[in-house]
Amino acid sequence: MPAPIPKSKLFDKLAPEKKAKVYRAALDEFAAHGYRNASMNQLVKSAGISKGSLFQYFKTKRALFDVVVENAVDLVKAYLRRVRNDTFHAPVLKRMEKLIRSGFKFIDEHPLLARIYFHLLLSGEAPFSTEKISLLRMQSVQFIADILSTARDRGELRESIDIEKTAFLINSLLETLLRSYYTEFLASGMGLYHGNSEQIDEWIAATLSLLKSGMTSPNDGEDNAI
Amino acid sequence: MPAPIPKSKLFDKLAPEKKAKVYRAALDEFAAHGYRNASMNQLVKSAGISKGSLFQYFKTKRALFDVVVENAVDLVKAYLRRVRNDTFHAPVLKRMEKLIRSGFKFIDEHPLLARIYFHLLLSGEAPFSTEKISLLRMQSVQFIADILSTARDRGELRESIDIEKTAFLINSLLETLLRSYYTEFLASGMGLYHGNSEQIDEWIAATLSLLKSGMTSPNDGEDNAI
DNA sequence: TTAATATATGACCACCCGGTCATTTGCGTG
DNA sequence: CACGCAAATGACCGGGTGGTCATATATTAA
Repeated sequence: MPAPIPKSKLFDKLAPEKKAKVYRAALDEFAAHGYRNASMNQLVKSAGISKGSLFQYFKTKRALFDVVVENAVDLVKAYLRRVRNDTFHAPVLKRMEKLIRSGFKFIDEHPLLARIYFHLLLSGEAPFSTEKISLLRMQSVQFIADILSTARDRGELRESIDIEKTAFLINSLLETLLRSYYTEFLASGMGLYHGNSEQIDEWIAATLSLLKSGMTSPNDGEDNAI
Repeated sequence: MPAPIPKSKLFDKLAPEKKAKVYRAALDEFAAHGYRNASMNQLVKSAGISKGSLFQYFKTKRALFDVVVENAVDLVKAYLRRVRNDTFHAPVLKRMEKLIRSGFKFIDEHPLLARIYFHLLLSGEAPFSTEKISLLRMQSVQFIADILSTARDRGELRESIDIEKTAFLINSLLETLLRSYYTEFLASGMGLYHGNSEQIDEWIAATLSLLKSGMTSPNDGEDNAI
């Protein structure tokens, strides 16, 4: 279940514990500093191997990072797949709740990968093709859009909903919640950062309630938006 | 109205055009690369001055950045103040709309400052006290919370709304919209990046509609959230 | 045991960084 | 013109980067 990664034949032949130490050091370094500011020298030091060896396992810093990211992406996909399958017949809000909870669970179980994944998504760091990152992001938006689409067919949604845009907005809420869960300064003092399960429940409730009914009082007739 | 910045006595005494060239170069560099990866060497080259001079104007890279950020923050505050004053008596959704439009306007009028401001907010880059950034962010959330609070007193909101959390969520939507407006890969193909005013209107409408009434159909009785 | 091969190593490379400072330049004044 | 001072300059510093490669060390085969 921890299960490191292939893609480097030499690296794969390593003794498992050495392999794990190197992989762990890479996770630590990238999670702490992102791609650009991660240091191969530091990584080598904390892995306890020589620089020459590391560059025999991975030709470039980028190649190592790609392997790590590929792992993270695969894991995220697995979490999403599970949500899709487990909740297919549930009402849309329940599905959203499961999606959010799945995100928190992912962070709890893979905090370093989560940092790396979200950093990649948010940073816009130079050496990554916009296409690749864009694809990554749209994949998550599309996942939400599919759920919304299904819900509309079931008559659960307002007719006037713009599914694509709404999915994008919901995705942004999701990303913010998750990011705040593992990042200190984002929602300081609001109980989201490393929050206990009670606090998290409150946040999920507030989010779902906003998604469900919006914020205005029911009898607020005027339609003066735009 | 362009109005550069004080804080460095030597820099202030410069001939206005030279001053402007240096300031502009700083904006370009920080906007393109953020704080950490901005290069003073590059800055100096594009400003057409010597490195020694730059470091006489500003003791450190950080001091220069602080001046730039201070400017950006002051400008943002001015935009927010204007929204608050101009819309005080408007209904809450109208106020939200004005807030969003004001954000787009800020980006149109100060694209480089916008990049720097949002980069600072999002990056979590090392050399900035979490407190300072956190304050910056909470100030924007608090602005929204104030509007919500006023609206609740006027009976515009559902009773069950959690104002603090909702303000935080709305702020996250706002940040995403604005970020996608000036960042290519965030909402690729959805018409938000450098969108024309018609596309922007659609996004604002979708956002306000979600905020107003949520996404579920009115007669979806079951309350199975959480 | 010896020879051949696969892996590990860290000194080294070119290049970049933020920052310094002895020196030169330009200018206002007597 | 000559002086003195403020401002401009860029070579230079220590330290960091990703990446290389000749050499040393294990491992395996004969």
